[in-house]
Amino acid sequence: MPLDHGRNLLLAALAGPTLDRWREHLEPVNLALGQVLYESRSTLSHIYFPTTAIVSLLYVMENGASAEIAVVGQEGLVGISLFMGGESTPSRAVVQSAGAAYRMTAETIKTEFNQFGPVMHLLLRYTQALITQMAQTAVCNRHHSLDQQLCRWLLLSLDRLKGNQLVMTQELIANMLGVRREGVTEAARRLQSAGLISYSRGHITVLDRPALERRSCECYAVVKKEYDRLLPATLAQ
Amino acid sequence: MPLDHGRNLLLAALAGPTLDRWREHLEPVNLALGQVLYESRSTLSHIYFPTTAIVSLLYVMENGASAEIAVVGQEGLVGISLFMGGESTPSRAVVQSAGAAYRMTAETIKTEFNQFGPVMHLLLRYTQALITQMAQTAVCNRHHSLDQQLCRWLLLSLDRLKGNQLVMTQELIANMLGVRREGVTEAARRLQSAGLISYSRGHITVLDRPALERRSCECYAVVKKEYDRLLPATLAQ
DNA sequence: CTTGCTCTGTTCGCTATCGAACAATGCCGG
DNA sequence: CCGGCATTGTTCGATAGCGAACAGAGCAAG
Repeated sequence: MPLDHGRNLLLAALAGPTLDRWREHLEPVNLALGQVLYESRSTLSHIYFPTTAIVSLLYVMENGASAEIAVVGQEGLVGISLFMGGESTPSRAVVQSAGAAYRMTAETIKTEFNQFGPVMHLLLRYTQALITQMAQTAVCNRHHSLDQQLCRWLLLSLDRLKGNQLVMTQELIANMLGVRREGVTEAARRLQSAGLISYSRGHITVLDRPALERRSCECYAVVKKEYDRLLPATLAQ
Repeated sequence: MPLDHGRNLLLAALAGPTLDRWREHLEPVNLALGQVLYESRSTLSHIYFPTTAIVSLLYVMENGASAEIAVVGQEGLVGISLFMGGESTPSRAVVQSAGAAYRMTAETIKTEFNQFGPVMHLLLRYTQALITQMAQTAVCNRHHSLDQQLCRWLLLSLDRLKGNQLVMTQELIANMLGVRREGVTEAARRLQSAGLISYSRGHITVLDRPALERRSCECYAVVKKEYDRLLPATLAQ
């Protein structure tokens, strides 16, 4: 029984027979920080269900600058293009926080998706939640301050981890948010001065989560609410 | 035979038996500028297949400011949440350019999606293309200048219309891009000075499309390429 | 022809973020 | 315990876009 090195909520939401069928196809793997699960425009070999890892969907521009499109943790999966039918996407999937995941071959997931209604409907609802996150990222990039975006990002990451600690340098956060590292330094300093977080050399501790939520833009709440709405049984645990 | 007041490429891509089955369910409608096809978080009653109309998926923030998430024309459909299973989304769909469309009831499209594989696969591939557009919007909002974004937006709109004319005030464009009207005025003036477009009181004529493409950021090309890849038979016509 | 309204043009100071350059700090391996 | 390196701190001027205020210009209806 491979389902014991962490919990993925989509897998957990699958009822008995489906899960029984999947067990032998799910391979537990460890994902290292910075590991690339798939490259832009490459054909995917596996679909990943993170348990303790966090994966960023990242778009890298021609000039090398990047921006995060969405983030995926234990609530989701990496590789929707496999069952959506496109096989690849213009974005890259990078491990943002090392940890564990299950994976399944492209072949298997495609067969499952096409043959079993419950699987399909769950995966599609998840995809819609992911779409919401992408849309909100677009809005946030346009309208909100770096301070607000940092709060949002910390909250999204925190929801996908246990505890209140993030292992994450400011440089890395800057890449995700698509801003300069110096900007993150200043925003983080302001949050630390206000007593919301404390950090040191790649370790961030959230001290006052409610305050972080108040300081964040509405985008975090919109995304959270939509995940809860679309995947209620999955996330309530 | 309702399919004669304009052409929707997804409908056109459906093979004989499906299209025969759909004919009686497709209601031709006219969409007026500014008409709201669905509100944020409301349950959708119909799915829309634009033919000559263009529809913007728009997110409206708590303070009333807005930003376009994606744009849909004859190549697509409005209302993916119906078959994705969520029934609603946090965004609003607004008619950006008046014109015609076909629509189908929520009930019908859900039945079709669940019972007929070819329908499902086409709609999912389209959804993936739409996801690409959303992701690219997020990136573009982060990294590119208003001039570049205006070029991108004009090109995306142009691709969804026949001819080289847009009926579109700068005020409206500003709402879509999520910037000030004055900013659009200045960017448009620069494009006009350079001889790429000419405009007057809500009418924009594109004079030099290749130059517009050169001046645009990479985002336009990425999105276009992905639509072509995911829906080749559909778009090649 | 005139009035009113929509659309576009222009200006001002303001702020957030950028880009670059460099300093300081603390961890880790030898 | 110390050198090297990753990480964070700080500063500078430059710039893009914002917010507000108002002016001109063309169209349409009376």
